[in-house]
Amino acid sequence: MDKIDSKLLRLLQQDASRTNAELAEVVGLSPSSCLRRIRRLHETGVIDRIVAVLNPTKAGRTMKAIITVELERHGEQYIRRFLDMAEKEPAVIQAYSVSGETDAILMLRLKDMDELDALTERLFREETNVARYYTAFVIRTGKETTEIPV
Amino acid sequence: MDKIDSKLLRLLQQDASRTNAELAEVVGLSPSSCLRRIRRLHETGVIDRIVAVLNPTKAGRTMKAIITVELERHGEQYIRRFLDMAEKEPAVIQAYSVSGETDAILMLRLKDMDELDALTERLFREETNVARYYTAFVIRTGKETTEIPV
DNA sequence: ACTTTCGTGCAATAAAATTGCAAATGACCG
DNA sequence: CGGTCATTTGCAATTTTATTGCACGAAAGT
Repeated sequence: MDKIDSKLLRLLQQDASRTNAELAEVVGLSPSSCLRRIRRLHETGVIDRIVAVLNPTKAGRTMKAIITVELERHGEQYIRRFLDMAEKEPAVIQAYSVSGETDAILMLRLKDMDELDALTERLFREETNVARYYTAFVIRTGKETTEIPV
Repeated sequence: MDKIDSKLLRLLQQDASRTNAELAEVVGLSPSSCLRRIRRLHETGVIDRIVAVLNPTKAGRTMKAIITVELERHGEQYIRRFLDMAEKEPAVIQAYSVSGETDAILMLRLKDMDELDALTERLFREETNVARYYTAFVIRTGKETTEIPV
């Protein structure tokens, strides 16, 4: 992982649709060397995968919400059980157990209020061990990236 | 946006490194038709971009934290100002203004505690109009996807 | 100084994307 | 229904891109 690898990672995190020849030129390497480096980054698992990022609005998912959850019983197995349940929801795009007052934080991508209503009904029913939850609606997205500084 | 387009979007959100020929076969189309559909999805902006997703651990960013922020003065311009400042931080990968008690929520990807220390120093100094903030460390990631249901 | 290891560039080859064109499909209207 | 227009499709040719073998060169260890 030298300077060239870092540069490649930065470039690929921004736009992975570039051709190998382009990348090679930018980092100042021959296409073959460049390709071999990228392949190695895949093989060693530094690059997890290549994905298409959709425009949420154009894909019909306009609402975003963040829910912080406090459980009744806080044991490890209870938190795990709650997360397992949350993960199954397609609208849940991020689910974390966290330190501090709250036990879990969920990030949702929703079509409309009805979808949120149905989801909260499933996740926060009586039997689900949830003591309290706070729903915050995203008003403005200042930044949203998958990019990790390297 | 018919059934085939949706299927393509699902496939591309999971793995955009597949060849056009593979995709074409999965959705039951000729390579040329398939390619034209994908290009159209790009042109219409449904597909925003193609990116490489890194393994955070292998890229040297092991810590994740979520900070909820309450501002002193809540006006639109103050929130905007705070978000603008937060966005500039490379460790901040998501920054939202939200409804409810808290004004903003930040998602951080960190190397170590020192980085967090330095960042909080910059964002939550006296002059930054922040009344209170709560830092929750991510203990376990149940789910983390860029995939939007289509 | 010698060997080993690793990364590099070049050139040939294989694979994939892209395009033009004619046929097929399907929605709309008299 | 029958006809027209717009759109989408598949095929085949072409272009572009990825991939591989190989020999050379730099750096590290002995």
